[in-house]
Amino acid sequence: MAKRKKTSTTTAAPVQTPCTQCPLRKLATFRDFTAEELEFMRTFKSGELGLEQGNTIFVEGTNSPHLYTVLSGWAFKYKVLDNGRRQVLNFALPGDLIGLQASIFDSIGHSIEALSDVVLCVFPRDKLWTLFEKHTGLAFDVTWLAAREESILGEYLTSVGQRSATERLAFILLHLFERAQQSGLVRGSATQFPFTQEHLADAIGFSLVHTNKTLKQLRKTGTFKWTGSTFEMVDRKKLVEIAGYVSAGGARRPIL
Amino acid sequence: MAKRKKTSTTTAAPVQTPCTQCPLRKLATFRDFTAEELEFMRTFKSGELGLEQGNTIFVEGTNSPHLYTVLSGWAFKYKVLDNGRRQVLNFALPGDLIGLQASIFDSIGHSIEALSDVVLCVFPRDKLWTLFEKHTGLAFDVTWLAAREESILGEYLTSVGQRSATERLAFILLHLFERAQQSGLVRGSATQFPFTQEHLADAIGFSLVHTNKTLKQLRKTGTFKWTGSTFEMVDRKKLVEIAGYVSAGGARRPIL
DNA sequence: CGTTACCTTGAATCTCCTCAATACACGTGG
DNA sequence: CCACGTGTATTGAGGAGATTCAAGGTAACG
Repeated sequence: MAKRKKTSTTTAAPVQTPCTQCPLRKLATFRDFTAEELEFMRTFKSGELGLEQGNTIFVEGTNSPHLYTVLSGWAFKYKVLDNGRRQVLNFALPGDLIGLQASIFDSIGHSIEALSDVVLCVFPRDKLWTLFEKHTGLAFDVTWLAAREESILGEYLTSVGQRSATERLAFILLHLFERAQQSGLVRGSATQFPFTQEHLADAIGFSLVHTNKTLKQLRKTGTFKWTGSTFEMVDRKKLVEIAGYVSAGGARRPIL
Repeated sequence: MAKRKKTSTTTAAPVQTPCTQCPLRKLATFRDFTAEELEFMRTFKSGELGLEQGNTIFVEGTNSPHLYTVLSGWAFKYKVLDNGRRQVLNFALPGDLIGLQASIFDSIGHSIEALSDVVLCVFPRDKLWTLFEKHTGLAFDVTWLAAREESILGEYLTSVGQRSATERLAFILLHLFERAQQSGLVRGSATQFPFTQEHLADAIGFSLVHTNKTLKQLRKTGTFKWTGSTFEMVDRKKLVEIAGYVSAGGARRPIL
């Protein structure tokens, strides 16, 4: 990685999208809530937080009175070592839970930054216990999401530990496209990718230069088009072959 | 990695260590149970499973009617790619939960194998829902364990993605020693390490040869002694410096 | 138009991998 | 008791793959 920029903080509004009209719940990937659950979520959600691209949402090692979900936009989780190198652990898309570690442990193990402008739903950490106590289904969802995070990290780790440059890059592109699909961000076969090559490089464990050269090779396969911030999947099947295997991914049953 | 061996299966006894006398609960790293929780665990636990070293406990992509915790011995979680390469994701020590993904999703994302002879506590998957419904504290524990797994994987990923060979090796040795301590396996400053250099190599993402050469260098620092299966920590502080940073780790509140 | 962020490319160097061979401990069968 | 097979550890040599350094190039923004 290289030098990091700092951007101006832009917080935002207190009340807006009622859970009853949450746009995400319409998506096929999300399970239905019962009336009771929906009512609880309405009271659980304490507000919304809007942040501009580049803002830090969590800092590794700190705590927070809040728990968030992503309502719109992208974020990414990362760690920075003493030597300045950065590892991107995972990305957070609409419907994803953010900051669970901070709520469950005394501190969170990674930093989180807004990759694009984002809107987060805010939940008070205090009430997480109530959720577990009174709403078994939602408690199970939280555990589901934690287990899913574990699952994704396992795939990333396997990728970084055992795959070639081309495979890794193909894998992460497939993975990100798939997650964009699950969050309803793909129209036709294209979506917006709000990250730079450097983000990708830090996620797959290569230098920016090598990532760029590998990307050049990969473009020649004609399996996708990626210009500016628009990514278009052209031949998914072939890209899967290049990556070497298909990720599970699967449906989800989130908290919202 | 290289060729893998297959060993004879050896299952075992139905009833043995009552939860009320679980040896692990005495350890400082484990929280106390309430009387109700202890009583529930007693009924939740349906038996024990003894397996010899080398046996497979879970196969990636499959399901299981059971959920396990490790009562004694070591296991490891891994993925194998089409090209035959293996990534070790994490290790499981006494007190660790095994197979949660299989209980929560339709299938588990990694295989698990006994690193030494192990004894597992067996829990029926069916009753996991009851646990969530009736015992908020235990449900929280399960989520805690899932989040901890995520945390560890994040550290491994960062290590594999961003650290040098020496740092990675120092890190994994420190990490494993610390986990052995938390599980009460360290006497004085020494413990048994039931894995081979190949296991380590597959965990840190290097070839066996390079891991061996790096280990040779690292031995020269005199920070530890590792002969046969006995690992002795000599200068932890110095080893931490070599690794480049200290992992969180911390206490735990597990289910047993 | 000058600055900034990001992308692209070439060249030299170094890290890590593969291949290959040897060594040692242990268990088995003759 | 020794020959042999197997699993693990060790070491050297040569080459593939990644890194770093260094320079442009381009598009967006004020």
